[in-house]
Formats: sequence, structure tokens, C-alpha cells
Amino acid sequence: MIDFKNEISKAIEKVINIDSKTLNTYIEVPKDFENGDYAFPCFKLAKELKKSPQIIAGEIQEKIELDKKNIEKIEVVGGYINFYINKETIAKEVIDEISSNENYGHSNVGKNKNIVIDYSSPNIAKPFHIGHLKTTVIGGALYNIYKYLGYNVIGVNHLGDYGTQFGKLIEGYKLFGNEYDLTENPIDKLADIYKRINELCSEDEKVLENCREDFKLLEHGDEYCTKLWKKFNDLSIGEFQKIYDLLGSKFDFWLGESFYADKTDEVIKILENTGKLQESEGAKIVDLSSSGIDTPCIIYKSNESTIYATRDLAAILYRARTYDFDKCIYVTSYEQNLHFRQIFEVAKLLGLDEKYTNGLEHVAYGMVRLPSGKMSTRQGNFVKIEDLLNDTIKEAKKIIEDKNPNLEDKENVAKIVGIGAVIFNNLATSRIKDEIFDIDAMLNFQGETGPYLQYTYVRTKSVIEKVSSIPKIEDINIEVLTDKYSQNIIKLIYKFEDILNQVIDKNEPSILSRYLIDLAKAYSLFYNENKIIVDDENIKNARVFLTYAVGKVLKIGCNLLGINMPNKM
RNA sequence: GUGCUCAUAGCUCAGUAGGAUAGAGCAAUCGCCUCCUAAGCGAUAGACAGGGGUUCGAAUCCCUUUGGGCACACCA
Repeated sequence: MIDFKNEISKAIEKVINIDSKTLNTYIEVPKDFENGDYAFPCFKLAKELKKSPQIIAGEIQEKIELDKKNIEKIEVVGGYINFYINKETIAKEVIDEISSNENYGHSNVGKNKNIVIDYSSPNIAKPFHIGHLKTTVIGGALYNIYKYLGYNVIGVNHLGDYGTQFGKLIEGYKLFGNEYDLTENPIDKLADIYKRINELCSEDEKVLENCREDFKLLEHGDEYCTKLWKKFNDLSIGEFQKIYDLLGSKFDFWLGESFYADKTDEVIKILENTGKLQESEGAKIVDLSSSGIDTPCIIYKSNESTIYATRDLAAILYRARTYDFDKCIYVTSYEQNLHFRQIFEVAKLLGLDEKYTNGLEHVAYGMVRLPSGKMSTRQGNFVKIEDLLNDTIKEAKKIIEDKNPNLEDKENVAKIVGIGAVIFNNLATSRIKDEIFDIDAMLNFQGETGPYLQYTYVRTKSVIEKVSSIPKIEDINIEVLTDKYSQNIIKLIYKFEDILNQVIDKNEPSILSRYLIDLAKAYSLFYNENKIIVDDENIKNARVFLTYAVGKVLKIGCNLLGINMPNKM
């Protein structure tokens, strides 16, 4: 499609002696379309050119040569030059592109680039609670969007299947495993064991020592410990898969921490050779104070077992070699901020190419808290994802019974809507913000929510169904789409690809979520103001096509976020 | 204490690499289905934590105060 902004900066370049790339960064989009589609503020140039912004603007306006077909009008207001895109041209551009491109917004900017995304990564034997929702859906959305932009994406579920927590579980199982029947709801039972052993540990340092010892045994291949560990794993993964099936989460690899157990020796060896590995209080550490990190990174514990940092470093080595990544992003809560700063710093000592160490990125998100306080598996204070999804699905079912009782396939639609509500809720705001979990907000399907997007989509489908076919592009009279409601929609559709680029630029799916809300709102307004199916073929064809275009972008966008779209609801 | 981070309307949030009058949604009150799904649309009302600084221009950048959150060596 035509890059209008670029057209403008190239035209300005010819008038003043500044290269168009710089000018491109000056051009902005006014908040209000009344002030044009693009604006060039002349204030920056005032000092340089020793003229007032108004005069500069006037001079540029006078001398600039623009293709009327692209920019139909320019106006000087204050120190701004406002540019108005030719309404018919942009409408035609969008309609041509929508009708010719099944994958609207798709691109190849990521061609030949490998992106590893480490996400979801729940801990074995712990309940899958709403604290894990963000990493799962943010990672999933980023996965889809990178892929849509042509990147080669490798999604890894870095399961927490190793470490002292397993020592604790093993020790707990030894002590009171016989009280539990693990054939039903195994994770709940394991979580209970975990809770109890933690209580013991905080009372008695000796118990904690035993746990650490159990993990050491596991790490050194002890048969009993390994057998138990495998059992816990199998039970847990089965439970996780149920949730992933509901959420539609997929991974290219399930490689938990244990996968790197035999790869940590090399990390230790490399670090030893750098001379940066020091003894401290019996442990082996890398001091990072010269990099401005006060806390040293522990590589090898004093009881001669590894720690998660060691395994994460081994994973970096492995991923660099196996996937040759350009970027490796970790989607976890900001709790782990220090940890990632540490290992990214230590990774520089592993002798890897800078490409890899520069490509490491921690994509952090805010904490989810319950109204009753911080969630804690140890203390048994959490909401399970499964329970939440069941609640929202139930609510969706209730609303369907109320509003559309004759709907076909109600169960399935309720599922799509209920789950969509949860996914959208987790992607709707900047990821860094903390969230106090609010079940009432989650169950409210009004306003800026997943169901609103789905509902708007369903309306577009309904219109299309009524007219039975999508109008041919040659039957569309562009003039019909020059009114403000249509133009609003067209301009939004026009910038879809740009939105996707912004998302990966910041690893921020909420940019897409917000955009889809804007699009749905613009369509709802259009829908409310206009009768779409009218006798006048001219008007009908254009409006129906616009409806089709909105539906298409809503569906592509929502699917990228991991939200399914019902045809009716 | 040190580091990171957040602070915008009663509540939940937008605010695009500082730009033209700070936008939504929820909740509340009131309107709109003889018409393509009212899970919708419209109206009313309300805000940049305090103080400095940089700049032609600051919600946005810097400093500082206050208040939340998180982390700070053998958990992940």
C-alpha cells in the first residue's frame, strides 16, 4: 500500500535541505482527524532556519509539490502543516489490499530471523493458577505475531521440573505420601504435600537440609528419587495439557530445566576458564559488582549442586547453538528481574557471539494479586485457571440462554466466548502493570472486552450472511466510503500492519488489543449510523465490503492474540 | 538500606520516540430495538501524586519528595 507518510517526507525534503528519513520521524498523526491525517510541526526547524515556525510552514506549503491523488489538501495552522489524505485513494488502497490478500497485514520483515520465546513454563507439581495466565497468553500472542511477520519462531515451554523444590516434594512424599491417593486431582494433592513440607522447613532448618540433599541425590541419578520425580512430572504435564487445550496454547518444544542437567558442567568449566568464577562461602559465584549488580550470581551451591541460574545459562548456550537465535525472549513476571540481569551479564562470559548475548531479552509483566493478598502456592492462596475458565464459560452460557436461546452449538460458543474473555483480559493492558484479580470484571462482558470484539465480528458475519456474497471489487463505488464513519474504519485498517510492527518492537501485545477495540468501536458506530443493506446497490456494495473488511481484520487480529471467533453468538 | 518498577476520572486503563482542547471502558442517571444480533449506540459528570528543572512546547525527559509493588546468594 502507499506509504503516505513517506510521500510527505519526500516532498518536504525537496523543499528544505533535510533528509526524508529524519523528516519521517518529525511527522506525527494528529489526535483529531480534523487536523489532518499527518502533521508536520515546524518548531524544531525554527532555530536552525532562524525563522518563525509559522513562516517556515507557510513557505513549505507554498513550494511543496504533492500528488493530489495522494494528499488532497494541506493547511497551515499555527506552526503545523496539516496534510489530508485523499479519501478515495486510501479507501481504494485498503479495499484492494483486503480483497487480494488473504493474510492481510502479513509481512516478511522477519525473514531469516530466529526468535526463541520462553513462555508459560509452569512448575511441575504446582497448581496452574492465574499467575501463570499472563506468561502463557502474552507468550502465545507474541509467538503468533512474530510468525505472522515472517519470523521463524521457536516456542519453548521451559518447565520448572528441577531444583530444590523437587527435593522438597520428595522429602514431603517420603514423610506423608501414604496419606494421599494420587489417582485423582494429583496436582492438588502434590500442592498440599508441598505446602506441608514448606511449613516443616520453616520450622526446622534440618528438614530443609534434607530437601536439599534429596535434590542432590536426584541430580546424581539416585533411583528412588528419579522414579518419584518422573511420576510427579507425568501427573503434572497431563493436567497442564488440559489447560493448554482450552487456551489453545502450543509449544514447539517442552524442554524443562532438567533437560539442561547434563549441560551445566560445560557452563561451569567455561566460567572457570575465564577466571571469573570465585569461591565464596563454599559456593561458586560470579561477582557482578563491576556491572552495577550488587548481588553475585551463584553458579554452584556449597553442597555441590547446581542452581537455576546454571541451568538457565546452559539453556542459553544450547539455544544459541541449536536455534541460532537473533532474539531469545523470556516472558516472566518482573519478580525475576534481578535473576535475568544476572544471567544475561554472566552469559557474556560464555564466549558466545555478541549476536546472542545482545539478543537476550526479559519481557517482564506485573504481578497478579488476589483481593486477599499475594498468591502463594506454599500458603495455598490462589485461583486455578481451570476454575476461572469454568466460571467465565458458565457466565457466557447464561448470557446465551438469556439473549439467544435458539443458538446452535451453545456449549461450544460459550466456551469460545468465556475463554476469549479471559485471554483478552490478560492482554488488554500494558504488561508491566500489576493487577488485582477481579472476578466481577472478568465476568462482565460489556465494553472493552473479548466478547465485545467477538460480538462485533458476529455482527459483520450476520450482514454478510444476509446478502449471501461479498461484493466484487469492481462493483464498489469508492465515493460511498468517503464519509467520516467509513473513513475512520478505513484509516484503522490501513495501519494494521504498522500496529503489528509496534507490537513486536515493544513485545507488547496490548497494542494490538487496544487497536482491535478501536476498530470494533469504529465499526459499531458506523453500524449504528448507517443502514448497510439498502436498496441502492451502489451504497450497499461498498458498505457490505467495508463490513467484510472489518470482520476480516478483527478475526485475524483476535486469532493472533489467541482468541477464537464464533460465527454466531 | 540498595536496586528495579509503578502513580492519569469513584474503579480499571489508553495516551504512539515531548507537540495543537488529556481519550476510553466499568459503575451511576437518562435516552435509543415497526430497522442488518441492544454482549450494541448516544448523553450527563469527573483526572495527569507534590515540588523543582530542561524545552518554543512536558502526562511523556532529568532531579527530588511522597506513596504502592517486586527483588536483594545457595527457591524458581
